[in-house]
Amino acid sequence: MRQKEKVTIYDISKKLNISAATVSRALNDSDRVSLKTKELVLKTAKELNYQQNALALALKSGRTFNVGVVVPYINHTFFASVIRGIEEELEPKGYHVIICQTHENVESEAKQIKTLLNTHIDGIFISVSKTTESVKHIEEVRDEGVPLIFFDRKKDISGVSSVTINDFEGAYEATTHLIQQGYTNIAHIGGDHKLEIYKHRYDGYIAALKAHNLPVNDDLLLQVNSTVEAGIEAVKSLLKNNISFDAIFSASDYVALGGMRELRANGFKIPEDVGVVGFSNEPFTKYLERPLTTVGQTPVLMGQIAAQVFLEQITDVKKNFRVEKKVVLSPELYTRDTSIKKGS
Amino acid sequence: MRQKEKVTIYDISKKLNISAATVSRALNDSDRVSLKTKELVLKTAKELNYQQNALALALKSGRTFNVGVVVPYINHTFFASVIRGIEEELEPKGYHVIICQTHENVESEAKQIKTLLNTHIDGIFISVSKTTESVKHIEEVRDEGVPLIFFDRKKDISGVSSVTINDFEGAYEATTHLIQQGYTNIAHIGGDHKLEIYKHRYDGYIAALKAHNLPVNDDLLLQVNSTVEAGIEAVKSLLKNNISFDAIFSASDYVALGGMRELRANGFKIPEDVGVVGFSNEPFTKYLERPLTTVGQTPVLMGQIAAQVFLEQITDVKKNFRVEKKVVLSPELYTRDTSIKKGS
DNA sequence: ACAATTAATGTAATCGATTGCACGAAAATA
DNA sequence: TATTTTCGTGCAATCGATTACATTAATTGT
Repeated sequence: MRQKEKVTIYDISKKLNISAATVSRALNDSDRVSLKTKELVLKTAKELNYQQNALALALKSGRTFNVGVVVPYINHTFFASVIRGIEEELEPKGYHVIICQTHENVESEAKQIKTLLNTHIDGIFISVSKTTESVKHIEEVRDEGVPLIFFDRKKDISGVSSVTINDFEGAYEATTHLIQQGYTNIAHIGGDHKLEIYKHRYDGYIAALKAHNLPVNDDLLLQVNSTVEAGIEAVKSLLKNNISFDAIFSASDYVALGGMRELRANGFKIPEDVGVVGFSNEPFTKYLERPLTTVGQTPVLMGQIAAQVFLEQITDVKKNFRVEKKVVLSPELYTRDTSIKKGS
Repeated sequence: MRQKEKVTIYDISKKLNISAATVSRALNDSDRVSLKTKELVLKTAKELNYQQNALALALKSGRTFNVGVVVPYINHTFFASVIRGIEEELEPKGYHVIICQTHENVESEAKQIKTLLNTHIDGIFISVSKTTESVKHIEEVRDEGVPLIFFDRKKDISGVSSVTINDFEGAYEATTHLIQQGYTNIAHIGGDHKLEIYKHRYDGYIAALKAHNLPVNDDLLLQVNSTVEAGIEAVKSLLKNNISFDAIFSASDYVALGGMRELRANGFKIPEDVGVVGFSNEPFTKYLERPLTTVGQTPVLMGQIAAQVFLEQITDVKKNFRVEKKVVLSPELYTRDTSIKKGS
């Protein structure tokens, strides 16, 4: 069970009594090698089952054909799907995807990036953690000349590209939809505004209310974590404080789910008494007995586009310039049972 | 925005007027360097912000500190969670995880493995695709001396370790639970027996029936893909053929979900008229209005253990022997609403 | 005081592939 | 025929770190 001895260009060169340089050139289809030797080399390479040593190549060329993806959690459907999109786009070009998770922790994020740089990856895709405020570790990547692309959760850093969805638009559409269904007293359970996405969703909600001449009521505005439990607590606090509302626009499907639990536990009917809209189109939302209306983010597409931006960027680098590209995808409202008053 | 010039041991050696060899030894804390120079080197290394070039090291040592994980789909919660487990265990030891997906396609699987080998990873974790029959590409890994570990979906190959769950036990428990709840006419909607896991679940189901002196009725046995749609179709065909049953044990949560949809559409009450148990404990199962009873597989733990087996294996290799280790985890039955007759 | 150790460092090969430069032979040109 | 191109190859350096072996200097023992 010992290691199979790897075949190198030297083995080929010895067998054919030519220099390794010629073998290398032949394998790279250089026009400075005669057709005869080329064929001979290719034939022997196949015979000996020669495999190019990626490490030696990487050491020489500086390119590893590895890219890093940094996300808060890899087993969240959204991120796993983005990764899949990136992988689908880059794999055919010979790249490998190295994944890292930060558990929403900046220090971990900084460390992951550092080791990624050390591994000589050709680029980094990142969705920043909730706790990320300082961006020193990210600027470092840019300053080392390694392509960096933000997706979904970004920070504003000059010279860095990003692929996001239009959270404002998604929130605006979702809220407008509720208004059109006849709901007038719409609560918004959002997330921490330190993350741009939650700020934008909040802004979209406010804009929709104003556009329809509805008042903004501060009592109806909450900020919570993205969990089922937080959703339960949020609705509990609304009910406890006797705040009346006839709909909820949540910035998270999990929060929406928890909220619905608590509403039903208190005898409210959905969507008759209270309409609910979530955000993210998590897989479970459509499997609920009463499928949840939610805003979809096309994560696989997001990954694919991020990968394309990366590929553009590395060709740009060769031409010695770098463009900052900001791609904003359109979200899509999935209108389902929890927000249709007239019933299914 | 040009590349920052990387600091090498030669830069340090020049600055201190010593040889690169000494610098290398100092950095590796060799006892053949004087304390003075050691301190000097360490200090200058910090000053110049020296980072070891992982590529050069890998080329020399043959170890890359990268491992590959091959799964059918990375955005399936189960696989994403296993990957997370592997990552959590190996990241602190300096390893990076490279992920690949096969889309349930053997050719893709073989290709992924080939490129992984070429990237000189230190080990491979794999859950084989549904279509995998020939195992040549897997034996090749073993023959190259690269540690390979199966998880969940394995093949029987001598000299290869695996971490799986006891599917037989899970199915046996699930079926027994249904019997104890008073169901006597239990259908089993399983999967293709080419995958061991489905065969074992089937076996567990049969064993439980026999243990309780219940007859095995071939009409109640189906094999379908693991999708919601397939579940709908499966129940449709049972109803169409007028086959009577009072419970379903499904080898897939998705199939169970589809089945329940179709049952309700035909006026059956769950769990009163028909009890249902799924398999996998997909996140959505507990969020259903009527949470689904299912068999949990502890995927994160599975990943962690697979990683541990890998770590043991590479130390074994140093000692020049290789043990084939088969770890079998115990599944856990999550008893929820869809199988409790007396109701909550 | 001189040989024998020991300690600290340097030299150079190695891992595998690439590539600028040089060299000889054949072909084209004068 | 003499001279210049062109073509195909080989040599050797390079990427950065490691390490067996050689070498020098310092220390010990007798």
